[in-house]
Amino acid sequence: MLEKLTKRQNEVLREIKKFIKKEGISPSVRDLAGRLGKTPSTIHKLLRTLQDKGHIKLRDNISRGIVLTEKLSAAVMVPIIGRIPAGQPVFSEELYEGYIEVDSSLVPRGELFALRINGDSMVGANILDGDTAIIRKQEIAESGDIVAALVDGEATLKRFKLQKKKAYLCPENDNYEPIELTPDSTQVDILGKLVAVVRKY
Amino acid sequence: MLEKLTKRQNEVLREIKKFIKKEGISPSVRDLAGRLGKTPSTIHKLLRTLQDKGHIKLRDNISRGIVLTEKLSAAVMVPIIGRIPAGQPVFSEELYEGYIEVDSSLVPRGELFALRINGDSMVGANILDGDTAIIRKQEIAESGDIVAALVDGEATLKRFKLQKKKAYLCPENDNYEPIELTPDSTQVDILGKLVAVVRKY
DNA sequence: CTCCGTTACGAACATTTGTTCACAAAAATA
DNA sequence: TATTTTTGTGAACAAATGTTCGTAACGGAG
Repeated sequence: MLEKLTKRQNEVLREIKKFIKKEGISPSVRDLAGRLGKTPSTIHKLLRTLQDKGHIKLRDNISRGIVLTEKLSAAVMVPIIGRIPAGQPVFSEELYEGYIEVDSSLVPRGELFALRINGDSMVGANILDGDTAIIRKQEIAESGDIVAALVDGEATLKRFKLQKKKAYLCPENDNYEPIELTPDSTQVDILGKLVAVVRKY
Repeated sequence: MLEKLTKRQNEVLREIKKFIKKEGISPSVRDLAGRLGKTPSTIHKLLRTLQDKGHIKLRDNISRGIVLTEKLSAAVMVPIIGRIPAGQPVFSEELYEGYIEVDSSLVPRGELFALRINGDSMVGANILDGDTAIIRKQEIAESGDIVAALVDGEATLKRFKLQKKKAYLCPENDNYEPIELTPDSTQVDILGKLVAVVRKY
């Protein structure tokens, strides 16, 4: 991944990033040539090697066709899922209430979605009403994981526990009762595992 | 701000966004013309009106010179401040440990910075060790606010309280003692107010 | 109905821009 | 030192691209 660069190559790469940040579009070969005091052909060759080393992607014969391999932005767009209807397709785009951007260092790879926390059933785990939970989609969970589950057509957060060969979904609040998971429970679906929480004050 | 668009204009704008998302660079007039089954001149005029209405910015005579006014990304880069030395300049770039991107809907306008929570002094407010706190820089606070303060050269989170004309910085944990703020306390500095919390599991 | 903004075409023009080629100096490497 | 890689030039070509102009159909507002 990402071969090392020479001084000049780095200079060009930095200039590309600077240009995009400032202008909002990619630079042309001549833009770079002008800024770095070089000729188009020199820059052109440098861009090729930058591409060979994996730092940029060049669209052949297309103006301003430089695309950065590593995004300038380190954020991930996570769709926020609103109410979930009784039907089957839980993850259709139509259900998206919008997107929240989350720093990529906060979340693992995989399919992600976000849920708005409704109620105080998880205060024991320091998750509050109004928080936004980032979930990684997965059907299986380990004991102790906090998971998002579809219970009676509503998406909620619960702690998943295995005890005496029985599986439970436990709220972290003494005012609520755990739900036992039977092998044939059609009313309950595990949607994913909690990977991050975001709270706004 | 942002005048209303006709059906066609919206179509063009959506196509621009789609293109940028997919290709990483702005579309040319002819790219759009091809996708929408129109001629370059038609698209060209539509782009002008889109510019007039404030949705895009056109770089004259520059290839792929379409720049979106509203960023596709709704994230804000917030610098994470690491250890704070005894010296004065608390907010110099040298102290930045990195950046975290936060959805713009989560934070207000103003200067922001982030602190990594160290210890359990705020568990009572459901803020845990390892959480990242997003702070808006400000010197004054209202009673009840959770603030970031520089206490003995260390940045910590505390709840600010006014009682009987005295000011306190209170941990939300019975194992810790409140700190009284005297008018001439040089050891204590309020850095800002808590606006969001991010937790990684 | 008339006026006007919008949408539309097609052709032509002027720039911008990617790309190539031959050649060479400078720097790193063996 | 010999060899390879990197960096560099200048000119020229071909393609991509923004832009303009004249013309016209369509639909809503008055």
